[in-house]
Amino acid sequence: MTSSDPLPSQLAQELDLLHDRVCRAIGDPKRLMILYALHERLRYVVELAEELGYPQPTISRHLAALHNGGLVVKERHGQTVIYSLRDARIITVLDIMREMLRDAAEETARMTSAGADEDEGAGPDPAS
Amino acid sequence: MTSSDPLPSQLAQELDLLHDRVCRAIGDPKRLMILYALHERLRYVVELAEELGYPQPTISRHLAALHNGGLVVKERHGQTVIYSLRDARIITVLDIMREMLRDAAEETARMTSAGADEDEGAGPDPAS
DNA sequence: CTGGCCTATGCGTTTTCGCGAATACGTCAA
DNA sequence: TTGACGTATTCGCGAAAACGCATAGGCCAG
Repeated sequence: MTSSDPLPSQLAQELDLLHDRVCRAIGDPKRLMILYALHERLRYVVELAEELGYPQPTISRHLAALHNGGLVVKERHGQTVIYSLRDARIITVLDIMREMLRDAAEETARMTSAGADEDEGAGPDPAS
Repeated sequence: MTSSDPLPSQLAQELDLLHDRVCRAIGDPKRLMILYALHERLRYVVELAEELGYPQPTISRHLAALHNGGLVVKERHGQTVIYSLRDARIITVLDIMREMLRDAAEETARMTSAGADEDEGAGPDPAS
């Protein structure tokens, strides 16, 4: 913290970049699936396509998004292209979020069954 | 892990929810700024609006998105509404991502200056 | 009740994003 | 070179999301 202006524009810059790379990359359920699939082991495109049940061009596009975010590494092996996670911390991050989600759901459940005030109406449902 | 199908649909379900709540909530640079602002201290709407330099309705809408994702807590105090982080782990998560970004940029810089093969063309730029 | 402050919402517009289908590109075998 | 296979890209479309602006709703003082 340089602690001079209200909210440093340097932070804004970095968060813009963060959003553009990472946050946008994980902003799609199918891409989350791909990341977890790659966490098990490295894979090539058609493998992912079959396993997740989506057409190959779709998978390819999503992989491009992940690669552009620097979350994933390409490597040609003959005609196939092997993809793998560049940094396993992305899974750590997603797991923390999942935990947060579970905890929040639990808490909401407690408030709904027992007392009943919540913070203010809306908020997340336990599930859907 | 029910360990039966290739990629458990239970995971898919959970990741869908994760995306719908958290990932979508952090999918905008302004909202990232709001989260970090709330991490410093709790704030009310106009305060955020002035500090970040956006019109009040915009802030209100973004806060609604964050609240819907369960990342933020509302609390009325007279005419003003105080917002605060529900779970500081979201900042932990974002900080990890920022670190990943820095590390990746560093690595890319090394490959660009020294050798020069990268994984395959595209990938993230050191900055922009 | 009335006016003023703080917050939320509707509306119309513009941009972004993911998709399906078709196709181009790249690589290897023969 | 030709054909086959794996991967990437283009195009048109429809859905979702963010914005600016105006305005509605909530709450308190007088």
